[in-house]
Amino acid sequence: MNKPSFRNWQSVQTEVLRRIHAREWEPGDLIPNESDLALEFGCARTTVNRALRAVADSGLLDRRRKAGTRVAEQPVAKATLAIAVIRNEIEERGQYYGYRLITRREAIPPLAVSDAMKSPQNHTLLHVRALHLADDTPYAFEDRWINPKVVPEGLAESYEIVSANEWLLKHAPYTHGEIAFSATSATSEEAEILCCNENSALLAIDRLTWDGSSTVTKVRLLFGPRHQLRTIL
Amino acid sequence: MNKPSFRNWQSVQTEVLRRIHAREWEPGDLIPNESDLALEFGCARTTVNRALRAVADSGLLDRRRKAGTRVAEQPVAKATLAIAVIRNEIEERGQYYGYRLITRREAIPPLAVSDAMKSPQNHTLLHVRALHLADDTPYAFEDRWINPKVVPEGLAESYEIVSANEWLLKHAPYTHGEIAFSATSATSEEAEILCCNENSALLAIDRLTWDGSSTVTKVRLLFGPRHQLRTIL
DNA sequence: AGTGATTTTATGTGCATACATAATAAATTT
DNA sequence: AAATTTATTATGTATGCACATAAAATCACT
Repeated sequence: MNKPSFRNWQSVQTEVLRRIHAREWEPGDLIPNESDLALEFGCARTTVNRALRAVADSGLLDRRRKAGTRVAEQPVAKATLAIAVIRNEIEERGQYYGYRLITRREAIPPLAVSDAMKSPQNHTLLHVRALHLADDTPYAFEDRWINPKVVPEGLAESYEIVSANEWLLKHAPYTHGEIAFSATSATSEEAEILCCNENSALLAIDRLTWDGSSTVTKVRLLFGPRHQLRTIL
Repeated sequence: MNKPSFRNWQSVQTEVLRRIHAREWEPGDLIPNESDLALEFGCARTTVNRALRAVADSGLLDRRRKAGTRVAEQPVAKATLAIAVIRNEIEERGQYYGYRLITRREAIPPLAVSDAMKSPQNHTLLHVRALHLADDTPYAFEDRWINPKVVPEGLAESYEIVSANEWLLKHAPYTHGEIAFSATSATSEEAEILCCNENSALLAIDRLTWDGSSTVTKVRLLFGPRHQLRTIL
């Protein structure tokens, strides 16, 4: 009947998670405050704080000053998707990475693009389209618009060897961005590029990247059929 | 020429981010160690540590003991998707939530399902199919298998009023899970349920949930055409 | 009763210090 | 030269303490 001691925040976290999973603390319950837990666990309040903060970050606890800490009623699962450079993504799967530039030109973008990028309607942008391959089979089609006002050095690049995906990440700083996942039917052109049937369902990732108040780049990545983005919860 | 002081970890974080964005610290660069930064910022090392840890969590810094902290070469963007209960998701958009149970029966699942759930092949599971609606239009089709060995109370539920999505989250604890995003073409049945054209490209979320070593539930959520999952980076 | 000021309380954070740990670099041995 | 041991160093974390801050609860006053 020895009370176990919890010397580090990870073990406190584990115990807290155990209690939540075992329903010792049920959804909606107010759990004891940090000082009491520290006393019970035989550690400093700081340590309990660290552990509770970690659990709260994962969405299983709701914490509010003075109100205390309670078990989340409906834990919002937070799926964290790691969006890496496509070359790394492929190489990490143990596959051979291939790259092919399709087109590269300066052009006035369609309204949808200039709007999204908050760029003047008749302003020329750099338009790069390319294909990423894994073991010589089409993996993802990249359709990208780059704002030369923000990344003038981008105009000097051919993107024939290094993809815009990779070049930009290395050379264009950004402060924030947004990303959207959706499904779309392959147009005949997309089908040809990705070597799939027309109207195949494709996973699309649209990303818009900002540096301060100006848009750096807007990209759509279309993945081949049956492509999955996976993560653990 | 006063040296600004950084009294809290957030301001240190902001300054660190600024230096990275401004390329004062370039990708791959080793940054000064915590003690030096603490000295420079006029705060405790603990505070610098907290700030650097936060930045490292976001993927912009790589930290290794003894080796030091360096700016990530290719920052892996971490898109965090909040997967909430569908009802909340819809209500938070300010829409009216509707729910309709389609079928509910105990059945032997197809091989693909029993395999994924690591359930014996001829073992009966609870199969629930339902439709979630937003403002009376189909929003997501839920196709779920529940393991009654793990959640026996689940057999007593009708799922006519409360969706399995919501009921399970409230009543079935889980330790971990995996989630996959993909695109799929609507079958004729799915098209009918979701009121869309056959072969429409649909976004699919597949989730597999575990409690310890047993599978709690496996669910596929099919969203209506043009549905987007968005998040900020 | 209603309104506003005040107290209380739980979390949030900063700091100095100490020690733990991982990984590298240096020294030593084989 | 290779292998092993030892020292060094940067990050990782535990602790006690102090104070900050948000929000609930209470009290005071009209």
